[in-house]
Formats: sequence, C-alpha cells, structure tokens
Amino acid sequence: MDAIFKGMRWLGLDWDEGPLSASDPNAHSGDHGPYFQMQRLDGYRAAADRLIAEGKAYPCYCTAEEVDAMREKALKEKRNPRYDGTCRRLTEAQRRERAAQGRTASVRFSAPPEGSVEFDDLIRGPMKFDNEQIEDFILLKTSGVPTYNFACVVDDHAMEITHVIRGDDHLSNTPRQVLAYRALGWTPPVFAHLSMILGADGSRLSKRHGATSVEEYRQAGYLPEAVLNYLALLGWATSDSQDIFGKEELVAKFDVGRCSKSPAVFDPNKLIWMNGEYLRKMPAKELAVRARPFVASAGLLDDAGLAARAAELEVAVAMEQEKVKLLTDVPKRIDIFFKDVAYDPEAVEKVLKKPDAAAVLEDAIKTFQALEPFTAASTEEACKALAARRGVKNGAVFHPVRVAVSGRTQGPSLFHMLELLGKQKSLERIQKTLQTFFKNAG
RNA sequence: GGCCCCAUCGUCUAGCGGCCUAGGACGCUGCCCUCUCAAGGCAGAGAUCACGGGUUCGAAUCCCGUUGGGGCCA
Repeated sequence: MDAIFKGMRWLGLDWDEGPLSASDPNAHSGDHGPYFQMQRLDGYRAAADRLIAEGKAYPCYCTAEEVDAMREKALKEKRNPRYDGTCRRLTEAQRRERAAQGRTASVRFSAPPEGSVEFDDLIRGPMKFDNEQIEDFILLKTSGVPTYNFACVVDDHAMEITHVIRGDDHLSNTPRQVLAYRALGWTPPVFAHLSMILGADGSRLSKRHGATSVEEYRQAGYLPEAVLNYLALLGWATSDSQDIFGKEELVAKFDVGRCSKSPAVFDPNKLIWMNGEYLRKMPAKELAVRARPFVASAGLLDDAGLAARAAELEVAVAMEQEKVKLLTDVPKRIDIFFKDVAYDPEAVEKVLKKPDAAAVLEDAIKTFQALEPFTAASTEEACKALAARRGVKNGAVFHPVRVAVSGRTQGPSLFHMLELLGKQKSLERIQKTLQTFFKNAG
C-alpha cells in the first residue's frame, strides 16, 4: 500500500480525499474519514441493519460448507450455481432459533427476482443487466467485514464520491452495487469502466511481465513525466493521436469518454522511446541534476565529488544528452570523464592494431603538447592538420585518438571530449595507451 | 456452467455512413547528415479494418450471427 502512495507522489498525482501514508493513519486529506475499512465497520453494520429492518436484506445462517455444497449440487445438475435463498424464507422465530444455536449470521441482500438494472457507463455507454442473474449476494460476512460490493457502496456514498472510474473487471459487479445503492435510497455515482492493461502475451499484466511497481521504473531510470504520459496513452487518445503531453496539458485534454473499450498491451519499447524524448527535451542542467543519484549509485562520484565537479558533470551530461534513453544510461556514457579508461578489446583490435596507429598517436602527442589553447576547435583543427600532414583521411587520426582517450569506438564528439578532459589528462591517456599496447614505442 | 465486455498495421491508436486506394506514433528497413554512437531529415515495408451474413446508391463505421480474447459469479 505504501508503494501506491509513493508511486502516486512520484508521478505527481495527488488526491483530495484519503490517507496520505500507510504508516500514519492520522495523516490524511479530506474530512470523510476514517479511511481504513476496519475502522468503518460500524457504518457497514448500520447500513446492513437498516436494509434488514426494511426487508431488503436478511441474516443468513448458512455455513460456507453448506453454501459450497449447494453450489456443487447445482453445478452437477447443470443449473447456475447460486444461493438458493433458504435463509431468506426463514421466519422470525426460526431466525431466533438458529441464533440461539450459536450460529453466527452473515447478511445477504434480497436481490429482486425479475426486472433489470440499467446504468450509463461513461466509456461503455448504456448497460443493462437482468436481475435474474443476480443472486442474493453477501453484504456482510459473519465476521462483520463487508464484501467489496457492499463496502464500496457504503464508502462511496459516505465520502460523496461522484464518479467511480475503475478497471472493467468490475463491470459485472456494478449491477449488484447499483441495486444496493437503490435499496439504501441513495443515488448511484457515475460509472466509467476502463479496459485492462495486458502483457505482451495478451494476459493480464503481472509480475511475470517484469516491473510491476512504479518504484521499479524510477530505479530503472524512467522519468515520472514519461511514465505518466505513456500510461495516459494506454487506452486513451486524442482525435489527432497526439503522443507527447505535459501534465497540465494532460489534465486539460483528458476525457474519460474517449477511453478505449478494448484492452491495451503494454509496450516497453514505446515507453523507452518516450523517456528518451523527455530526456532530450530537458535542459541539460536539469538532466544533470536528475542524473545525480544514478551517477552516485554507479560509483562515479560521491557526494563530495558531485558537489566539487558539478560544472564538469553538467558539460559531460550535455554532451551525451541526445543518446540517453534512461537516466541509468547517463553514468554508463560519461564514466570516461570520471574514472580510468577501461579499454574495450574490440575497439583495441579494430582501431589500435591498425599499422600506423602508434605513429599517429605519437604524432598526436607532439601536436597536442604544443597546442594552446586546448579547446574543441583547436584540437579539431590540429587533428585535421595532422591527418593532412600524414597524408591520411581524418578518420585515421580521429579514431585512434578516440580509442586512446576513451577506450571505446563510441562516445561523445571527440574534440569536445578532449576539451573537457583537458590537455594534461588527454596526453596522459594517449601516453598510457602507447605504453599499454605498444611497449617498445615511446 | 451462466451472464457480461471487447475485436483497425507486430504494438499503442485515429476513424463515429461517402474526405479511407484506412491517418499518426513506437518498432523495423534503406538513404541523407556526420569524427564514432546517437539525434534529426527523407523514403519504405507493414492492416483484404477477426470471419460470415444483412441494411444502404455507398460500411472499418449501423444490425444479426460465428469465432477468438478478456472479465464476473468464485
């Protein structure tokens, strides 16, 4: 339950009625509490007693075993399994007799035998269910705890709920609830039944499909605004199929009536894409701030380092911003600036083993040593000049330098990377590469 | 077993009787851009609108049935 509160807050969703945390029952907003079912037992009891007094419900003394037997018998005889109404026909004297025997009673609703229940669903339109299908369902269990169908009626009325928006697995329960509202003399709220979210295999989304709590998405490097945006679009769309929405825009444009009636398959790919969209559009400064926890947990920088090298971090982040799809990608891409080079064997093989790689690097060292200032522009110019001097293509210089300085074939723009590293560190790294892979050189 | 809901590219969807030889997005393919990887731009493949009957001059859109999927009673 706490995960729900945390998840809602993380997504930027708030509520004006209900508890604010699972641990502190006194912290709440709204004044229709208490908000925990076990603290509302009296209310359910009172509503049930009133229905009994008005002849709209009755105490049922049947045990679970007896009801099960009834169900099995019905099934065997190919009839609908349902409560046969034994206790409904009990006289007052018979009731007292059973109570005297020490049998505890549950409370059953006296469902109307004929007619139908109709209501308008905001998403599905006019709904009609035959009462014949509805059995005398239980309102209160023998323990005094209400069943879902009764609790939600009593609670929603007490809390002045106007709209009930929930999964369509509750659609078949709705007629029971409407019947209960009417029996109690209350006006039912407006209902809207949302389609369910399915996993890639077409079954209900569950643990088998990976992350199930919002918290896991946070840890995986998703942005709350992207998750909110993606979720809103699962089962809902505007007439122009717009796909990126800010929260305010979502609030303004959302329309329950436009929600889809058919279930939607959760597509992790599209969520990742969307997360990338948000990451790319964000100011680099903000990205750097949001990436801090991930940079820290990846072990690149501790708190002190984060504080001392904030500016550097921001520049590094800006360099790789367009490639980042998850916040967890940030440390993976900028680690080259904050820790020693880890040479990628493939990069070494592909680039450094080229015949004149060592010579190019030695040349680069000489060039860089004399270079002042050491900027993206100056290094680029210098490297191009070097290539021309050696009579090779730019790539024959750029690539070895890149691998020497970062250990990889992929990464930020080479010259911006050099500038951020600085002249000294760049030279050291090239030097070290030479020593590591070309021992007899240098 | 009964009842209920749903059905457009692989996925999310637009569509609510003629604008549809079905539009957008993700993903996929190719090209361009380019110091790498991306991003971006352009192009392309991908849906006989689950199937079968109707209604209509005309149906993805309305009606009926079938099939498939999901749900509730549990």
